[in-house]
Amino acid sequence: MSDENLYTFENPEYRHTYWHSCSHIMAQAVKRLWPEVKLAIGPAIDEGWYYDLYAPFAFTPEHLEQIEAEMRKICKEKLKIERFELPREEALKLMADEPFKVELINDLPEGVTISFYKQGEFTDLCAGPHLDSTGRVKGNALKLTACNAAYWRGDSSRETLQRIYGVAFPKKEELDAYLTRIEEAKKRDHRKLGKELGLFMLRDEGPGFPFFLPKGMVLRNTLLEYWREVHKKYGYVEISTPVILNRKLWERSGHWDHYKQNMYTTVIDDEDYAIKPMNCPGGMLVYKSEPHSYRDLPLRVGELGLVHRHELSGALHGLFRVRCFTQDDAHVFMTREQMQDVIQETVRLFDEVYNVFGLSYEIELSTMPEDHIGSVEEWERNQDILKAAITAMGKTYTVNEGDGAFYGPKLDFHLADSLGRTWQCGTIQLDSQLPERFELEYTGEDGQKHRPVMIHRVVLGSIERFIGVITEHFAGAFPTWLAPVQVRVLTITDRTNDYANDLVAKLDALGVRAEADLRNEKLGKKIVEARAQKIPYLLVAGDKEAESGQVAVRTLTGDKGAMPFEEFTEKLTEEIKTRSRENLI
RNA sequence: GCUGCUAUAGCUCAGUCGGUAGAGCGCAUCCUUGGUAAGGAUGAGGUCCCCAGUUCGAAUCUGGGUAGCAGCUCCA
Repeated sequence: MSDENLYTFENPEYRHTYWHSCSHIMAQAVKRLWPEVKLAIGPAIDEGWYYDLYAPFAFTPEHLEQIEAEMRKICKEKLKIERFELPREEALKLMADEPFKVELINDLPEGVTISFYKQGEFTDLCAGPHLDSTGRVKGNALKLTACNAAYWRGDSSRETLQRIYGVAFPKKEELDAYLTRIEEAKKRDHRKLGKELGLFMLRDEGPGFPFFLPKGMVLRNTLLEYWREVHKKYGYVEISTPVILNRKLWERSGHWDHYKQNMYTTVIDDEDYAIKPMNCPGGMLVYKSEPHSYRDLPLRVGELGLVHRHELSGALHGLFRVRCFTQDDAHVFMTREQMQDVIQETVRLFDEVYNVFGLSYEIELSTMPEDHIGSVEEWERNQDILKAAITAMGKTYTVNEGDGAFYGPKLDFHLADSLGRTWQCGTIQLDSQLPERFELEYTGEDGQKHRPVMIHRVVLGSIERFIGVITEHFAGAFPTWLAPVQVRVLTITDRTNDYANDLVAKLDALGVRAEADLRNEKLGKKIVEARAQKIPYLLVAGDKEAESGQVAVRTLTGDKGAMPFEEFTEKLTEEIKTRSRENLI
């Protein structure tokens, strides 16, 4: 990169530095307005920056406007930003009035350089780097976007701070474009679209327990039909295990000790039961129900299992975070030698499925958490196998330290929606603990009993979350194969009602989800309403078409003109059969 | 769970100073039979989230719940 390009906003490092300096300017503005406010931390993030503050009052939108105005002033003042270093004792003295900074300094390891950045009257503890002057920041292209709560050091037992978020660009037009994009994102929020399209609903009577409505059910069933098809192809069988099972089972699996705070429990005839938060223990019982040979392995057992987890009320979020959901779960039992192959086969299955929806993903490897079962050596061995399997496939991953399930390390697949926000959907969890706890066995080539290992895996993750993700990804305009209503036939006068009904009957016979709009309304109005429902194909059936056996086709992109009905159905059924994301007409 | 904000018709939202409510869309009925992004008229819909309190009087003020939103924490 040339020196010139080094200082452009396209360079992520420069962008980061720019935003980081913005966070200092914001902190300076806050200190000028309210000197009693204490500073915590203020890093740059993916889009902008935030600063965590401790204030004796709650920041309001009016406060944010005041801060913005003061920030603009600081930019105009073109204050020189200078770095300096201090020994620990002097650093503590300098920050004596800032308790959070004092804590940070005290926690810095011995021998580390303690650096500060100074601009005008304002000095902040900071590793840098920074711009050389507050004048580099374009005052009219910055905006404080939100103010929210955050725990000091992310610890819910510590102080609650106020986090002010901001974003800035070198040009006003870029800021406006960013704000427009955020507005667009809100329009495709699955909670809004789910209501508008009649997919699902949530009620006070069951917070976090979604109701699926008729249209959402069509979508869901179509999705599951595809899921069953692809899993059959990959050699899976399907089972179903009970939702309520005895406490003894959960004690054996470790869930009673390690997951109880999230489990719904009940007492029946003086016996404790739990509503399953995971499907695995039931799957273990199925495995144990008959003897297995090494010839059966890998044994791929799928289950669309309804699980309940008592999530914190504040964590609930539409279909993305609910308290009951259906996992497209599967357990694959295998020998140790088969582990790598099975993991790679599973990743190939994931690729195939995600590709149908045009979703890309990022892989995260989650390692041993503090609360875990099994030895450290076993964990490390399993983590290495996961790494080796995906590395051999040419895939990259990031590591999420200490975020594994209590029984094993996992690969999480985060899907990006069309706006680049990511959601964890797929996961592959390697587990040698449950087979141990449940004493699973298979008979080897040598006639001896051996212990299998297993993976737990979901592709879609939860059906509910996945439907939320694709609703946003497609902005409600699902590919035709998934659309709850695929074709709507529109009449212009009641003279063609019979023709329209006849078309619907023919489409129905072809397995196409079609309906007729015979209402006494103008064509324009029927189109507006059908578009709002994101129905992929509209067929105008007026006198002309009825006479010639044609249909005038309109898609969401516009009028496609008239064509013979048979020509339309031929292309349509091809589009549906191939699960195309593009219109073939 | 924590911090802040919010809750009015099926939906989206007005409602000033405390005097028991309004619009648009949708829905129903009627008129209109109209060719590619909203034809017209009339009408029916409300325990103003719930429970207390203040007040002659509460959608409005106060307190407590519940749910939602943003974020943190947690997670599929």
